[in-house]
Parts: sequence; C-alpha cells; structure tokens
Amino acid sequence: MNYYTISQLAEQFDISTRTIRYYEERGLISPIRTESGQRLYTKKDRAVLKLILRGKRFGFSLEEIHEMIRLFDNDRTGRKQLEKTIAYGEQKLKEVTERIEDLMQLKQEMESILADFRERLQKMEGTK
Amino acid sequence: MNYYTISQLAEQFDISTRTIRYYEERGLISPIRTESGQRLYTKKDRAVLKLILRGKRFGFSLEEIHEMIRLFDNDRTGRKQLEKTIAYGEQKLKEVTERIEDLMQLKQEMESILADFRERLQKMEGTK
DNA sequence: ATTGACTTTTACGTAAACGTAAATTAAAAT
DNA sequence: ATTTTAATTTACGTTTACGTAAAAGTCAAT
Repeated sequence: MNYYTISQLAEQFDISTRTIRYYEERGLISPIRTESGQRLYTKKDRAVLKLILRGKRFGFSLEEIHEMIRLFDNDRTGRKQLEKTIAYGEQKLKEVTERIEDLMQLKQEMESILADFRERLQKMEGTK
Repeated sequence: MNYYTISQLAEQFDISTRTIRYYEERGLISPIRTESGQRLYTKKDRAVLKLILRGKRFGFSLEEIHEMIRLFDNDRTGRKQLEKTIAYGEQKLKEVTERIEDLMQLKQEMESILADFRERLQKMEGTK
C-alpha cells in the first residue's frame, strides 16, 4: 500500500494543510506517522477526507460529519449497537432525502424565474 | 396589506430577533419603519426571510444568498442587464443541479451501507 | 397612569473553522 | 554536502453569524 503526504492531499482537494490538520485536531481523521512524526494518509483516509468535504458542501457542521463518519466507519459488534447504528442511519437518510426534495423545489422556482426572464428578453428583442 | 412585527417573524421561523436584524445589517432584508422607528415586515419581506433560511440550510453563506436575492428581486430593465441576470441564474441553477446529484449519490451510498448493516443484523438474529 | 412586554441602538462577547506566522526539524533535490 | 522544499508544533489572529447585555424609548393592557 502506498501513502499520501499532507500536501499531496491538500493539493488534490484544493484545501490547506492547516485545514487537514484541523480535521485531525477535531478527531475526524487519523493518519499514521513515520518515525520522525510525519503524517501519512492511506486511501481510506483520503476517502474520509472526501466525505468531510462533501458534508461541508451540504452545510453540515464538522461535528455532524464526525457522527456520520462514526456511522460509516464503526465495526459495530453487539446486536444492540447495530440496531442503534441502523436507527441513526435511517434518521440521517431521512434528512438527506428531505434536503434533496427541498433543493428540487428550489430548482423548480429558479427555472420558472428564469423562464420568465427569458420571455421578457424575447419581447424586448421584438421591439428592438 | 398588513404587517408582521419582528418578534412575530422570529417566532414563526424559530430564530432570534437579533438574527433578523443582522440580516438587515447585511442588507439582505429592508423592512419599512413606523414613525417611531419600529420595523414592519410585509409578506414579501417574509418570503425573503424564508429564502435566506433555506439558503442557509444548504450551506450558502449570507453573501451568496445576498447575490441570489438580487437575482430574484431585481427589476432588470436594460437588455444587457437582463442577459447578465439570466446568465448568472443559469450558473446558479447548474450549481443547484450538481448539488442534487451529489446528494443523491450520498443517499445511494447510505442506503447501501444500511442494507449491509441490516443484513448483518439478520444473520445475528439467526444465530441467537 | 402605570405596569409589563416589546422594540430600538450600541457594543462587547463567542463558537466554529480555519489563516498566518514563528521556530524547529526532516526530506528532497542539486 | 548544502540549498531548497516540506513538515511539525505552538500559538495568536480573523471572519462569519450570530448571542447577550445595557440603556432608553414605545406599545398594550389593566
């Protein structure tokens, strides 16, 4: 397996190294270290980072994202634990579904406004 | 026409009056005033506030939302202006569409993870 | 008329999510 | 071997989006 350095990841995602270290401070990501203390990131770490950034685009706080990572990540062993995880996941899924619907409504509205503008433009072209 | 007071709107949307005044500070909303200086909000103001809050849920900054309001709000007169507005609107529409696709992908992933968890739970029930 | 609830402005405080700079050490390139 | 580039920790700074408190005026109800 091969690793990424912090600046490689920073470049790939167009964020600062500080940002990546900050996510680590907050416990969202945990790279391994070389003897000298340099951080090394696996593909899995990269995937986590990607998930964080996606979460951010949707307006989730780092703490919410943290919870989601625990969900996706955790090797839940007990039956009770598994049930709880599923319940939490269903909750989050519902939230995401609502957001999608919300966004689709916004899209509709934007399209209708744009159609309106285009019509107006048509009429102006006519008179000009 | 009748008006809303600031605390009425605050209650309706479950936000603080400070928040509403802050949006005004930033130029996102402009209620009229009574002689004595009290703010009064029209239905249109209410709609704008709703739009702000929706934008926030999607992780847009107040500045981005401000731009959108200008788009939805503006009585563009000149043809050039109208064309520019349409172009901007199309851009935003594209962004929204991308976000929807992004979210739908997330939803897929969550569903598959959940299916996986449910399967695991099934197997555990069997052995217990 | 006066109590109480509401509103105003002014202004300082705060949490989240980083930015930035300094001092130090390590890795990579010439 | 020595520049150059990249990494680390520590720590203070900054922006956004409000919270909170104070002082003063206003509206609504008894």
